[in-house]
Amino acid sequence: MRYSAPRGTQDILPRESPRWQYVEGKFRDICRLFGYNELRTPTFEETDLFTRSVGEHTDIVSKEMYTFQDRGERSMTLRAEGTAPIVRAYVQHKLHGEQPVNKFYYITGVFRYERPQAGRYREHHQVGIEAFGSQDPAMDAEVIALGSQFLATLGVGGCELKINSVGCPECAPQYKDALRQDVKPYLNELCETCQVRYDTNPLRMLDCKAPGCKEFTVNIPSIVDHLCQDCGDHLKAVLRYLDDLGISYILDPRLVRGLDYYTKTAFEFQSADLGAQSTVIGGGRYDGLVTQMGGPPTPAVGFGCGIERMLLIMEAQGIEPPINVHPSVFVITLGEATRELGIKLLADLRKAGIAAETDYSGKSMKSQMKAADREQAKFVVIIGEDELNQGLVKVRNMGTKEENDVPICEAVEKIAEALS
RNA sequence: GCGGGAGUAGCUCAGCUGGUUAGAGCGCCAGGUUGUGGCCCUGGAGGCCGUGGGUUCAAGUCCCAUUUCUCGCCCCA
Repeated sequence: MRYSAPRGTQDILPRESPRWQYVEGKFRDICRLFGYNELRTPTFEETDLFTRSVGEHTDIVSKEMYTFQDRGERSMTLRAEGTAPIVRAYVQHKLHGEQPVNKFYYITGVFRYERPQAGRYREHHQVGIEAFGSQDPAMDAEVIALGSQFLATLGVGGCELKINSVGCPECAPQYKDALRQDVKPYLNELCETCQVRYDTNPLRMLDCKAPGCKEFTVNIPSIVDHLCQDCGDHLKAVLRYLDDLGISYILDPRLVRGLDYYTKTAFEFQSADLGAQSTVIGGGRYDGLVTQMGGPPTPAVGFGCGIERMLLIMEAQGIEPPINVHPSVFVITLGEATRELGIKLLADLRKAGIAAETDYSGKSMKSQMKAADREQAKFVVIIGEDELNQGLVKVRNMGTKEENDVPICEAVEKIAEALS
């Protein structure tokens, strides 16, 4: 085999694509219900857009981006993440000027140079939403509720919602200092990456899985107790709304997100059916990002959801989307002379909005019947020499095995009738 | 980037300790009616045994490398 899809990428074959369409369709439906409109952005952006928003010291930026130089010697990067391009478009087109609150959704490929494994690819696909212009905790709750309803609509069960607050530029630095203070005596005993994190991103020490590190951070004061008044109130309000909406959650003070732009609310929906990659939906609030990109102060909140992971969960839970649009009618022709009439009838059926198929490989009657059966045709139209001479076609109901001779000019009409 | 497992027909897999022309089930194609599907029967097509080296009289089988998939770490959707 000379060529195959690049490592970590995949072809979505016709037998799989109905599942994708189903998931994406449900997502579009829900977005419409919640008032989110689609915003499509380019597949690649200036590299700087991602490094500055996601954060230089994050894994995504430091080792996972697909970056290349274009012929104008500009550094470009394939979409490494869903939010930054949306924010860029929001600021570039001054959408904040159109209305106070803007709500968008996207369905798109995301590219990260990672070691592939179950639920993790170099090109994966996300559906996601972003809501701009409101700092109301009810907006956080709406975003989470949309995710929750998306899962429910797909019939996906058993997902846990974990939620936390990562604070704001007021209180987060203070907590980071307190964290450093607490860890400092054990610094030499932490794992290598945590020693780097100590300086660059101390919050990440909280969710380190290395057994040694866990030990030292287990007694560390919770960020929830270090939030400023505003952030604390915000978190409480979000949780209260979730209670009101009947959305159960686990408050997890150790939940940390790997992108720098998050403020206040951070959340994930996790599933036990995913193995090591347990997060299917991840998101949070990013009140400072629009300003950072040169827009007016605009609070915002959103999430991203991995389509491949959603499909994995659905498969594990035995959820089969309703699929299969089989031709309703299969046209069988017997012999050269009947072919022209058959092709014409096939076209007429299709023009009348009736799904129709025929055989293009010159098979026998029996084989054509088998093909019709395999395609689950409801009716078969048989055109042989005899019929042709009499100006008739034979219409066979595949369910009842009834056969009727019908004048050619009435065939489409009769079939349409029978199908309705 | 690090560690474990795997790669044989379109699909799911079998090939024991190295030994003739590499097998099964499903699927596909054809026949069993002269112009009629599902079930059944018969036959057929289809494999550089992931790729490249090595050991050997002899390699699908043993060794090395490589690549892809897979599981875990890391991180994330």
